[in-house]
Amino acid sequence: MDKSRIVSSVKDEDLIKKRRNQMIQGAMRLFKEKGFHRTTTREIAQESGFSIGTLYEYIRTKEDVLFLVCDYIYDGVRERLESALQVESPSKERVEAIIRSYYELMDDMQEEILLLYQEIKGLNKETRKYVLQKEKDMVGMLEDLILASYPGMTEAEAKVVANNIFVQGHMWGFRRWLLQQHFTIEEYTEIQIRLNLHGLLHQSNVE
Amino acid sequence: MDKSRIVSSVKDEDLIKKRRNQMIQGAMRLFKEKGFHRTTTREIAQESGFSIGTLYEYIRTKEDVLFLVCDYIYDGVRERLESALQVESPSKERVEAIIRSYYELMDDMQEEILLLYQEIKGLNKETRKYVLQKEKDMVGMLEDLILASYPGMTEAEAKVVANNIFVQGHMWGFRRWLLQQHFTIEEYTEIQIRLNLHGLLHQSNVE
Amino acid sequence: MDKSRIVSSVKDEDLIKKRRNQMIQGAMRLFKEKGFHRTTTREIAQESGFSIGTLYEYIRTKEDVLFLVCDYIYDGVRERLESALQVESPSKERVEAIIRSYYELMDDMQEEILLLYQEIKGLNKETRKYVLQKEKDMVGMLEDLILASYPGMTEAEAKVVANNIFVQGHMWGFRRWLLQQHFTIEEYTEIQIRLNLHGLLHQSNVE
Amino acid sequence: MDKSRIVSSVKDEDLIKKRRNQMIQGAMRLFKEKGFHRTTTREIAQESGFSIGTLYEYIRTKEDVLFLVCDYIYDGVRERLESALQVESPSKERVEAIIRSYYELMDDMQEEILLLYQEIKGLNKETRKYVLQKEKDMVGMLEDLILASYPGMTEAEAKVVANNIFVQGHMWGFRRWLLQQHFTIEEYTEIQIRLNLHGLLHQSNVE
DNA sequence: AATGAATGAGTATTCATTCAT
DNA sequence: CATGAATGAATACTCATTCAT
Repeated sequence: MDKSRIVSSVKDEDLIKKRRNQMIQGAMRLFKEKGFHRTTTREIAQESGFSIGTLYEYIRTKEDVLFLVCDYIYDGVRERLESALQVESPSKERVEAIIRSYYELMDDMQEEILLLYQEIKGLNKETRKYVLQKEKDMVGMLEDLILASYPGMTEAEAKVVANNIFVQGHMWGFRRWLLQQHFTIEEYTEIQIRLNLHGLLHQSNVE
Repeated sequence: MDKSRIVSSVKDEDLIKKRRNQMIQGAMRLFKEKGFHRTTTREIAQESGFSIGTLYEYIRTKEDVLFLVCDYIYDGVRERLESALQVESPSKERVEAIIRSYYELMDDMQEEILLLYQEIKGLNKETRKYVLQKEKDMVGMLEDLILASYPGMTEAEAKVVANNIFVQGHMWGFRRWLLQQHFTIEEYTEIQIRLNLHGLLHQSNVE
Repeated sequence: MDKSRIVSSVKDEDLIKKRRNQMIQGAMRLFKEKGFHRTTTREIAQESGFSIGTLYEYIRTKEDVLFLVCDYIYDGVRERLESALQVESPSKERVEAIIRSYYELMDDMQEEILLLYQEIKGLNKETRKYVLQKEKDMVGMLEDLILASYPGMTEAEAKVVANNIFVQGHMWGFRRWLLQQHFTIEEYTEIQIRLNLHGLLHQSNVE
Repeated sequence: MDKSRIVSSVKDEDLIKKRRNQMIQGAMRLFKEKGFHRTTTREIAQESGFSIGTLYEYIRTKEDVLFLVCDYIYDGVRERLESALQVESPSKERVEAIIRSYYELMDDMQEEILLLYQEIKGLNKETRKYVLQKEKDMVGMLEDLILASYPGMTEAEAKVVANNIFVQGHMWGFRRWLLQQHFTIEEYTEIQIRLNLHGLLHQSNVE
């Protein structure tokens, strides 16, 4: 239950890992540039540094490459986030720190996130579900942390806040044409933290 | 600068309008189901009720169809939102009312929004820019309204809030797999309004 | 239930007939020479006088071409045999006359028969069954005629004789490397008629 | 002039024999099921119990495998028939006995015979000729025997009878869809013997 | 002698687009 | 204006064969 869902006719596990990595890097570069559909399997092979025949020794269909790429991206996010998310003593400060590091991450991974938004529907239902579960898990962890750190909040609110924070991170990338001419990532981060966690009316709550 | 950017070999303007409408409806149905790339021009023609030859009397390339569809969707949102946005006396109540009607709209247009997120990159740069300008305009209007209704807010904050609200509307559709098993659109709307406009700490602002 | 089992995206029935005929002639020439598997769809298109795209307007898969060819061959045999087989007054002379004309036919169609023997297994089960039914029908007609003309014969014998005669006709083609250096088709025919219908021991039946 | 026409890079003759036997068995199973063209060399290697690399240590091309299989089949027939055919005192009884054992053999080897009929054209001319010579030889032996046993018969008749008998044996297999729903092999054998050697008009020769 | 990873020419099939009628 | 037959470049995927280990 993993990448092992993708069948290879090569036996050497280390080699599979190595070749698939080449493949992921090559394909990702191409997919970012031209999208999945406009990228040729031959181009993927070439960009990965091997022949079309070799490509097909390590996957079965073009969709497999898409899965590998999507999975790789989610794992990248997960990895860099996971340690931060497993906090021993939840606190508002911890939440903010995590959000800061998450937004920084999203700034790094803008193109990858864009890719996910555009191409994930290309996976078949089951595979898509498998991949999206990773997102679900991460959101769940943030939700728990928020719930633990903000005692007055309802579960429903925590769920929505967690989602908001995640999607606002993505949004930095997929709305760059709107946001990035007005803000730096740092400015954007601080505003979002204030809006999401301090409350819009905080400073003007004289009302 | 409009749909007129798309060349037709037919003279009769009314006929063009009529045929393109058929085309948009047909194509949209197909794009929602299978995506732009997996839909063939033949299928679009058939679904639209005319022949492939006729299709090409009203457009030049398959991408033209994509543009027409994207443009149609944005115009649909714009239309239903515009009147609401041109408010004479801005007030917090007006803002909330607008958001409510916008989220309702987003509930109706989930699939169309999803389509935009997934396929808009298929347009060439210039066309994409033209289409996204419509989104930009709408966000701008909400931003202005918010700024007028919430005097204490900075311009930067208003911009981000406006974007948040828009994207949270989209998110109801593109994260349905996460949100719609927990909330109705009404619940979701109220929570978002509370979070975005009343502030997270509203109820627990004893702090 | 006919060639209509093969789907074409062209509507004009006459055109379909015409193009498929071109196709059958072209493909048959190639299949005789190189066999079904070694023949390319592109070659079939070219030999038929149109482009690969046009080829696929009239069939769905390469196997469809094989079916068309096999069916055409059987229909050719059937046609030339049918009238002969529907005899009003069965008699031994009629049977012999029919066999003579059948062997003549088999001499003409050697290569086509060879083709059937070699390639028919390439059809899927159902299609193969449909095609072989035609052979079955023809053998059945000869069987009936023999039974009516040779009163002393059992049904079982008639069935085997009918099959023998048919297969011996085929054999003239598929064993040409053995037979045709020793006999002309006329000699072969007369010997077979004698063997099958007069009996081996006819002349030496002193026993 | 033998299997030695096929080059191996391995020196050990016994090993060659052993490996090629594995190969023949494996390939034959696959060819019967899917035909020569639909079988891959990888499958042959696997079914034979060794790697694709090893396969190519013992042959040069895929066609070599086909030759080995065809040759093996003919040798199988030849072997089981040869002793029977070398009869010291030819007699009608001997001929019948040989035919009986030959038809029994053909019942056993139906699938192999089918294979020959379908795939032998895949061999190049020279190789095919070499293989078919074995068939020619066997038919020749039967022809001689018949000629010796049936003094009244002409050479031409004996040649045709011998061929008829051989092909009728094959026919039991390649027309199973027609014959085997009506006869057992024993019934079929007896009818053919009667028809071929006793004469159709034997019982009704009052005429 | 055995292995299996690498290769790339080859193949069936699709599909956007054109143009004669 | 409408039609739909014709086109052929493009594409995913296969498989016989090689060769370094």
